[in-house]
Amino acid sequence: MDDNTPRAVTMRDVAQAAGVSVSTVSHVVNNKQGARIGKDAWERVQRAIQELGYRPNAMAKDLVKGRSRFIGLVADAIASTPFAGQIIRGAQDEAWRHGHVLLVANTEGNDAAETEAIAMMLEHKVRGVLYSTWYHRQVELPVGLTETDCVLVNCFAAGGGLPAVVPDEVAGGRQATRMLLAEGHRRIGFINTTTPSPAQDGRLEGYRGALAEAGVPFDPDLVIDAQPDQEGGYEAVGHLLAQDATGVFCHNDRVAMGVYDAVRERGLRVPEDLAVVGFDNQEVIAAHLRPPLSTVALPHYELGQAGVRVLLGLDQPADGGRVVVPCPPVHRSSVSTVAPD
Amino acid sequence: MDDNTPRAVTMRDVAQAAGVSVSTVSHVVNNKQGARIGKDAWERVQRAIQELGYRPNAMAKDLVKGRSRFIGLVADAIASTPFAGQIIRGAQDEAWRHGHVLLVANTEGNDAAETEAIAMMLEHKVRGVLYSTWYHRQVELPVGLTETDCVLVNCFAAGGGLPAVVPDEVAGGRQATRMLLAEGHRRIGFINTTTPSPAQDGRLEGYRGALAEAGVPFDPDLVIDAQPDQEGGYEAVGHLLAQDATGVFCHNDRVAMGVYDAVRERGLRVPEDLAVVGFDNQEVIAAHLRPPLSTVALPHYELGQAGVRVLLGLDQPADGGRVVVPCPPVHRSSVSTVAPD
DNA sequence: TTGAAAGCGCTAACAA
DNA sequence: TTGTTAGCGCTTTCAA
Repeated sequence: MDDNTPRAVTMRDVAQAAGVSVSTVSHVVNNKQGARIGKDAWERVQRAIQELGYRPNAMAKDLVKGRSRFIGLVADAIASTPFAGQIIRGAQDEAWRHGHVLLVANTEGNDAAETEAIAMMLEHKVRGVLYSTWYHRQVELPVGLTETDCVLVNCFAAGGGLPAVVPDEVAGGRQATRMLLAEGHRRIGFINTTTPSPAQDGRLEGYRGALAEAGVPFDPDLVIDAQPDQEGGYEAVGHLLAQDATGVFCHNDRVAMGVYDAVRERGLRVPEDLAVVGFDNQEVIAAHLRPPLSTVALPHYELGQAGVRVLLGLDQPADGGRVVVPCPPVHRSSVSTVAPD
Repeated sequence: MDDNTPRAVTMRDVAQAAGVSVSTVSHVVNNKQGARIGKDAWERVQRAIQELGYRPNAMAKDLVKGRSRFIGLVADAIASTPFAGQIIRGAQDEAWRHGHVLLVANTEGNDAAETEAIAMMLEHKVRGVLYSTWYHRQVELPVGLTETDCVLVNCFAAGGGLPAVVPDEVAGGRQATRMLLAEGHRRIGFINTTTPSPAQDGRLEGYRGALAEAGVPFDPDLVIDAQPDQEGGYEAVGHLLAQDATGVFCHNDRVAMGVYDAVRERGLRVPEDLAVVGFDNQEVIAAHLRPPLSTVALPHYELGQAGVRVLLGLDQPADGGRVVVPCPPVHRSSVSTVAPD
């Protein structure tokens, strides 16, 4: 664009215009406690700032203070899902609240991009970096990350060591199952994923826990592993119906979407013939299925938030270095016909 | 976290360790052309850099060079949709390619947040800012934005003046309609949105254009305005079927999703009984509906990319200050049963 | 209540 | 081929 950069107005310009020294300007700009500035000088400075349209130079400020107010956030999938977006939003809101700004880098899982992103952050002397993934999993730590404070968000590292903020899969699975139990269901199917992951283990554990809690015996025939998407859900329904399931807990909302299709195709209805609850609370899907899907939310926003809190030392991870964030149930209309189950 | 910041290693430390001056170090670090450094000194510097784990300080560098390598991106909805995510990704990739880094701020449409975000960017002396919205519309320019170079992404301002990068709604509408025309359809419904917007006008214009092009008379009864979501699509189907429509172009993918539901409920099938094409190419929906939805893609990634290109002066907007980005058709299986229409 | 001056980590003349 | 030096815009003692 236009390159006639008219040299930004600096503190010196303001000082000159106000007829004071730069240190005086500095004091009023930062509203310094210690130094008491005369009302008169103060006003002249303010006026000069207005008139010249002065903006402090954050880089110069950070340079002298020896630390920046940046927090790096490297994400593996800003694009593919709305999930990363929520993490970013949570992180940003919280960072902002504490006077920090987010430097985000999307790596799409690409190692080179990751290394470059981290180098960039290190060179900007970030306060620390949040390393996040769009689905909960174990990660290999990129080198370079050891050079600064780092907290893992929605993932965790092999050796432990690094603080990690993750969703509570177990409690989430329990919540989902309880929603069905509460409506009187006893034959509750669980379409789990075929992908080994904390979600696979945790949600199953939660499912079993809720069943046990309600005195319902666990029946392995009611648990079926399927591809974690529409196809998987669609195909699992036959089996579950043959097992006399009256309700089903789906590994995620997309699976639930497939279940809806299969149910409809059989001339049956949700929730009358089969009650269903999902997982993730993926807005575009869950809220707009017919009927709207009851589900359990993956707390991405809160994950991002918690990430910066522990990075900034505002929250302490418990022993084990894990901060576990709850997955709240979201009641809509796929479990019971009476408005929000 | 740990606060025993061991004072970062600086260029001076490296110089000392290598037994040379800082300027020598500067030269090798930046691989300066002009200055010829002795092989010996060069190696000693490299070694010192390795051993000390030196990282240049980007802030100091930018400070002396008088300009940062930041590009600001303010978005109104990182969260609600995957759309903003794509814009960010496109912008970031392109910025990165030219040695710039993105400073992103999510404002959720909140004015105060917007002002604060822009102030922050200005203080970081960004090279310029990209102001983007998640759906194509006219915007009021926040004050402050005039203090720096700015390009609008997926939106445009009242007065003109600012360069804007927007999707080609008209060509997109034409593409969508052509997909149906190509399969021999002549009675083609169009479920448009009730919301006044460039999308509403543009897509209709494209629809009419394609019809004219194919010699099919325009029938107002085939165009119906509906709420741009599942509900709207669901409810519009009855009318369209009564008009003997054999194909329908939906204002967006969510509307198409509602159309699917209504069609299924009548015991009919897509595409045999009603061919449908959407708009947006919202991955979670379009790719996973049954059958997968043929649609026209909103080029968010390219919008972000183009945004930084014009900001950096790499691309020149045509007269009128608009850069119009094409919306490519995405062929799946909702228009024709023979694999990808 | 205000100002002078040193210095944050780096680049870029200019000297040597 | 390498070093010296003067800033970049700001904060912060320390003096006045």
